[in-house]
Amino acid sequence: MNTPTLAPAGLPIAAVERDTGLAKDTLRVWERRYGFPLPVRDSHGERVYSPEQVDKLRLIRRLIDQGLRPAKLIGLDPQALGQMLDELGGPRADDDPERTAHFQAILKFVRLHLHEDLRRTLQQSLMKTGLQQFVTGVVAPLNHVVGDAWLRGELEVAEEHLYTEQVQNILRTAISTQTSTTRERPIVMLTTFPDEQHALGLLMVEAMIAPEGACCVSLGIQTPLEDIRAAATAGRFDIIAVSFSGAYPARLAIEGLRSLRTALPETIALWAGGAGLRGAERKLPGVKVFKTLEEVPAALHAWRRDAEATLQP
Amino acid sequence: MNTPTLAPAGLPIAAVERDTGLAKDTLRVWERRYGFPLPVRDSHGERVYSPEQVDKLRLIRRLIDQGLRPAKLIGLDPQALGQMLDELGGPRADDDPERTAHFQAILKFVRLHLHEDLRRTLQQSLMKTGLQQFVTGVVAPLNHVVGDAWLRGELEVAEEHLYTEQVQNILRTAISTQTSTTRERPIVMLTTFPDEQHALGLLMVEAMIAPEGACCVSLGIQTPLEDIRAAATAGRFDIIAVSFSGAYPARLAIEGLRSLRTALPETIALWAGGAGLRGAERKLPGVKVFKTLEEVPAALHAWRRDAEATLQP
DNA sequence: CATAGTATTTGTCCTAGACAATTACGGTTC
DNA sequence: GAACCGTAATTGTCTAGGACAAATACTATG
Repeated sequence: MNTPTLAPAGLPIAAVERDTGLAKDTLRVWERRYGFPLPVRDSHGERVYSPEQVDKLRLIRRLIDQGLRPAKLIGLDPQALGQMLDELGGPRADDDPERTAHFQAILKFVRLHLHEDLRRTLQQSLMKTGLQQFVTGVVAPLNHVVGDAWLRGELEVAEEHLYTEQVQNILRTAISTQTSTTRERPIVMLTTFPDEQHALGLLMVEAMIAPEGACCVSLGIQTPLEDIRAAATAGRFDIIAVSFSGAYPARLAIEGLRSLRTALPETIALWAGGAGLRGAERKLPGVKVFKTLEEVPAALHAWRRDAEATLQP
Repeated sequence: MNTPTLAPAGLPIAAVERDTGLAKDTLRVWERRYGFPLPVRDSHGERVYSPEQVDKLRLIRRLIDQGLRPAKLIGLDPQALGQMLDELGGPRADDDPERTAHFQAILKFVRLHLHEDLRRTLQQSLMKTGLQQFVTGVVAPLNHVVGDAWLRGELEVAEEHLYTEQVQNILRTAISTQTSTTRERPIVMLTTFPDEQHALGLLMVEAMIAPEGACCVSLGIQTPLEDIRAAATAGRFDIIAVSFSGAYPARLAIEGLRSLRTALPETIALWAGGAGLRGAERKLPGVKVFKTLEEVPAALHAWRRDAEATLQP
């Protein structure tokens, strides 16, 4: 663990590991093989990475998460990397200039630390459109906008935190007002696999389900597979929903979902979604894979129809 | 990153690092120096740790967090380690058998995955005693009970998650109903230093402050020092509150708080608390160090008195 | 009892090699 | 053109043991 510091002239390898998510071993082997990053050394011969190197590593990391390979990226300059990200991000659906302006305004609140304005604006959006619309139409695209801005270095870590916290607060509050009134079936468990840290995706799913009158229980992030299985049967759950962020390796997600599917009773449905599952639908028989959050309410309705049909044959 | 698995006969070194918080390098050097843990090797010569070894490592880790040193612990058997923890945990203030029974009942709900009962019971406690009393009298001691149970292997990870999530939900909801009505000074920023993952402590502080009518803004966990400083001045904060869990090294906490104190304007107060700051009060001039959450409301009142005195000299 | 100096403990970094798992590629078949 | 297969290149993570500074414990001295 490294001393928290105010003026980081350069970062030691442990800090870079934290900031980029690239293991120390990986950083060293890249240096050996590709010649980047080539940090300077301090008086003890230990690596000291410049902020620029860390920025570039962050870009590379993000592109690798998108499926590209290190060798093709590591020689490029940061500008080219940023451009690749733009193109890969897909055709920005910015056809609505009003919405875009709205998002930029919110992003400005985040940048200027105007927490009250941020909170108020989000709250107003929520009230205007309702929880589900708020999630699909505001939170989801905003996440993209904020994520991109952070990647480009336009946001500080604290600012990204501020955003995430405020959104989580609003979603949690909204969800809890929903849940207290209704306790219908299905009973849904929400969680992520180990090594998956992103709670926001989970919360968004919960926000899509709660208004439908279903009973949601979130185990939070990073639940071991065996614990999910045990809790699933012990808690009489109808549906287990697992979310994967873009940073989660698709291979592990598929593998884990498969073994979980086998281990779970057939009566319990397994739902999965998130950017980490791009194009994995057909590799996962028996698992309901969601491409977008919009599909969630329909899937819930379908579950209820099936349940009725089974009960009254 | 390791494949999530259902039947872990043994864990690879990366998984042990995740589960115990001990770095791979540390695990290898302990093996070299002390002969423990001595994992078996798979067909590729790679370490495979038994669940028992991991359990013992967890115990050792916790005791090290309490200030003990590896050499004295590593030879002991798990039973002796557990006993040390009991003694170190201090004289259990279990003088009230009714309260103890209440906590055990809640712990049972957690163990049996009775999320609804858990939620209802906590909610009732909250309603009966009020938010501040709920935090100091229920949540804080419950955290100890749950933490101990988890350490002893009586709880699964998922169960500990379930507890944390439910408590966070209840606190967040309670806080948000408080905040929406009042926006008085002081404006308080809440966060933790990098490498500090525990959000619950932060939330408990917020719950102590919000009913006093102050304006709380949580940046969430792991904010870099420089970002705290920048956000502090940009957001016109009166107080910066930082929380440290028991696992956070006291040295780093002190060091970080000192440099933050120097970097902040004198008009901004710096508050700190949590198990990570045991006996560090006098090493931190200019920083208000909290031993317990009970002190928080009084400190707020004191701040307001001072503020009035300054404004009307 | 405090304080300064010395010895021990301890975590993290270093180098450099190895290898399995993954991905890319070229050829073949339907 | 799409799906499959075997081979080649790529890539992350593990291995070993050495080194050293920071943190802690111990000891002598005021």
